[in-house]
Amino acid sequence: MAQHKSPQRRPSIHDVASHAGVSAATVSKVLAGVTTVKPENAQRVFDAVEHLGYRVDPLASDMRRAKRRIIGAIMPEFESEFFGQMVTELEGLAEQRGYTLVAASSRESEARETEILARMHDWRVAGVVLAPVRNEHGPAAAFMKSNGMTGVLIDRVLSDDAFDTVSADSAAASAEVARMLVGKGHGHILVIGLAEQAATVRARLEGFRTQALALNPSVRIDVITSEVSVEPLRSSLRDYFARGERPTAVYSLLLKGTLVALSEFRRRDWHCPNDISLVGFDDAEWMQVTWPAIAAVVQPVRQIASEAMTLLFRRIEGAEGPPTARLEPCQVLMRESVGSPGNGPHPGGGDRQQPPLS
Amino acid sequence: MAQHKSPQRRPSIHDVASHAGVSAATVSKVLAGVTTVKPENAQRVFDAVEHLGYRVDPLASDMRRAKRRIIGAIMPEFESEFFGQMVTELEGLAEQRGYTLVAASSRESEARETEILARMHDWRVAGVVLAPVRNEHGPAAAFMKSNGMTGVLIDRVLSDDAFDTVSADSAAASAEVARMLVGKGHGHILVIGLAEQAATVRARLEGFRTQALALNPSVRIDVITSEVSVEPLRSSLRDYFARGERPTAVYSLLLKGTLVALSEFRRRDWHCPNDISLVGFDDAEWMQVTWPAIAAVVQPVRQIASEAMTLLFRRIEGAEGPPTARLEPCQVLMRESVGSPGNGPHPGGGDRQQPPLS
DNA sequence: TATAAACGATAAATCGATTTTTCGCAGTTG
DNA sequence: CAACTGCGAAAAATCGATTTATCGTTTATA
Repeated sequence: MAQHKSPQRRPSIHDVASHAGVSAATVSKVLAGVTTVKPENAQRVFDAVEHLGYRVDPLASDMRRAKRRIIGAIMPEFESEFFGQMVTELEGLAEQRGYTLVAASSRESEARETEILARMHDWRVAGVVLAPVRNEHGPAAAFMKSNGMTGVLIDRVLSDDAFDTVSADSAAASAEVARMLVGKGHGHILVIGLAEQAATVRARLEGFRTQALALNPSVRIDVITSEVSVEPLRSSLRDYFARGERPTAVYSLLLKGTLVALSEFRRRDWHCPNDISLVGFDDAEWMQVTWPAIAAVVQPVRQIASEAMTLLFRRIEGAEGPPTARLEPCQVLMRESVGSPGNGPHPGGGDRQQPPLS
Repeated sequence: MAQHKSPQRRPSIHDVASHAGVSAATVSKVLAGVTTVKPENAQRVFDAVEHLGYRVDPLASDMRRAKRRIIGAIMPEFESEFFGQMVTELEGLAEQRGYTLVAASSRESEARETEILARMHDWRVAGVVLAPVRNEHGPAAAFMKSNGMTGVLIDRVLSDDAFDTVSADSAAASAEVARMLVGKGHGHILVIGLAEQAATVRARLEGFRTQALALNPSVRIDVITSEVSVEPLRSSLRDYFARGERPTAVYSLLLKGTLVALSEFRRRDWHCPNDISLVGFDDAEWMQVTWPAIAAVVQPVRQIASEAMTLLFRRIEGAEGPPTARLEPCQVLMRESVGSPGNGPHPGGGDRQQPPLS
């Protein structure tokens, strides 16, 4: 391709047209792959495109469509591995289909969530992937509904009457965690979470409780939740331990909770798994290199992203029918932070990738 | 505002015009704040806007400008806290100025970097914040140059002859790390990094070496770098230790290296800081809750983002003059992973936020 | 041979805003 | 009273593509 170094104005379709000696409409048709063009003219167009280094202006191209080839993605935050990976996946999937992904962070605020959504509506995005701050019943989903927007809800949702939803099957994963903890003999387990993520937390909690009680009806399950942020959770946890409560294991329903639990453990000089066991919902890279490695529930990011995009584009292409609610299976990585109560570290040894040195 | 529930077509400027009994040009002028409009007509326009729930279509609005009110941001990845925070900051700053941020991940690939850049050029973005995969001399910066794009380079850069650059003053931070390690008596220090981030790594290395040798000319500094990815680094590190090398401290020039170092330590059952000390460039939330807490260099994300955006918009508004190269100061958080060689854990206790329980 | 159908391509309308040009009317000036 | 100046607003051009309507040619059909 001839790199024309004209930093000034990029060639438009009219430049290509005049260079090829045809009309702009013909150029448009050639590039759109319409076959009712004489091969000779098509070739002239291709040559001109090549020679001028012409590229379609996506903005102008989208002008006449009601739905622009833009997908909006709204995440509660960008700082965690989970949402970071999610955005990366979504971006790739949008790109594959010739769409541009515009990602925005709601910063855990429902007000901001709605503002961003309004701005995306201004852009007339074809669809939105929304990971709501709280759940599917917030103002953001309502805004989408009342404005006839196309979208998919992910992560902190279970099901909705207007939008397709995709999330991790955290109830099943929690049941699996229960199986492992109770199986190791834990009889007093503390579960911590955020109450505002109502449905999700309830699902995780119920999945856990049901399974735990099924295996051992006398197991004691304490629950500590805070409403909005994690800081209240920290002080509740501190109070709880200060009261003398001494569960043998903690299951955190969210990543920040895992961090809070760890920092409270270290404050009291409790070590995992000798003093207490810990499992966290949501995995992170560092969890397998620390001492001990932290057991975690791994969410299927790729599957969630892929399924969400598939459903979204189906709707964009006009698919009717009742919304679906997908649950993607998680994986539970049992690592060294979990042992049997009263014992030393369990021998199993987590997921160390290499055998010990000879 | 009257929420008009017409999910079909949004009102255009012409709808507002006819509703207010004026021309579209007048509406545009009123909304742009032009004062040569009779107050009475302006009021009618405002009323119509309110009544119809009209909002300007940013896409159509941008059609005629050579530079659209869009800022592109290209990051090597979205998974780390650093780039996650960076995108969040950049998004907020762009938004403040009425611009839309379109972020994309180059996934540590220079080829993808250039492709993304070409796509952003198609969108005629007003400017680009590029965090290059390697450094300022890659094909992406060259593409921007040859196409007359406006942009700022951040993070893995030092200075450029065409673009403003903003990065953390990692040389100064590394000198600070050297001061702390040598000050604690470390005489054999291993530095690990990625060679492809040439200039940055060299700066960090030189900053460290110079300061360390100044304080103790007999200090031994080993360096292990791998070219592109971190996996070769892992095996080099393994070989190094297998050869019997036993530095008293490791300084990792990048986050992934810190993780690699930790996992190699745990493979050999070495504990920080008793068996070896560790400092990492780049901080992460988990580093202060692990046992031990990991010492780290904190990069000034907000300052870098803010300075980059300031410089970028200055250029967008037409500022001429030679490019500037900013270095923003870092903060070094000395935590428990650093002790004195041969000693037990040092008493200082890292940055524990709360005093121990009474 | 005259008309119709098919084909290929151009002209023109369109999307929704902004910007430039033109126009009408009122008030001044010579 | 004609010409001029201003002001406010409408009309028209523009941005760059797509889509619809239109218009010649050429070939097929009656």
